[in-house]
Amino acid sequence: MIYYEIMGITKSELFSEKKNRLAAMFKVLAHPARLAILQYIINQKACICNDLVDELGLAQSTISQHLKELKASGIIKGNIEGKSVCYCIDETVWEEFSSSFEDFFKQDILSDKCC
Amino acid sequence: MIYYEIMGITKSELFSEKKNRLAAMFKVLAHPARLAILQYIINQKACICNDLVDELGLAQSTISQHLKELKASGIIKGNIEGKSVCYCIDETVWEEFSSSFEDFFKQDILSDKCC
DNA sequence: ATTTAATATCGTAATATTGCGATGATATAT
DNA sequence: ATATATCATCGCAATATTACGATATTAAAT
Repeated sequence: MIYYEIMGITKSELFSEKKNRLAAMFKVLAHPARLAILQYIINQKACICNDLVDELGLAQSTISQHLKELKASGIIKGNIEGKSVCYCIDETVWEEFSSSFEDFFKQDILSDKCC
Repeated sequence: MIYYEIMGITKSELFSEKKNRLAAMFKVLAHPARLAILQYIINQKACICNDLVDELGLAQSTISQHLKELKASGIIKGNIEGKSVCYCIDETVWEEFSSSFEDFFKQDILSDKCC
């Protein structure tokens, strides 16, 4: 008896809530387009939106999808301004990401027993 | 005339080499199993390997696959010790990851024009 | 009221990822 | 020499991700 319905999905129930959340944060940033979007928003300070399509060379629907994912994570927020939407970094969430990653990497690595 | 062969693949040629590399680093850590593997290696100091199967509750082949991905990124290295393989953190690469993420997050976020 | 501009959503296609069992390779133990 | 233990690889199944065009949706402009 083989259970195939398990395949393909991450078995999140095996891992701590903390690790699942941290992995999800890494995942949001694990695509160059999303990094480029964040970088553009940071550089421009003002939160222009449709410019990203010209800037990155991806289709409008693709950019919109990436923006949705970034927004779902909380790292950016969008304000409706007339017929356009102005996106900007959510500084609180940005700092949360930053310190979560920092906490992970500040652990002492002492691995000399075999390598 | 529609070109479908483009679909599904990340268009890395649109982005800077730096962003592609940074995204790839985030991607390595974007799975709870790989975070758990790293955590276990760090906690145990000594670099045991097959224990991960018991520890995480994933199949041996699945663990092996995650280890391969971690190793390919350079963040861990493996030493053959008899019939087992001892994995440990590569401290240099670990620091590279750490400082790359730190550099990204130390940017000034000044977004008040609209949000 | 109709057009235009900006964005979101839907449907679809293709690749990527995750996971497992089975099998293969290699080194120690018997 | 054979068995056992450890790990890697292969093949497959299922879901996830990435990308696009087409089509809403909404608000401003004419």
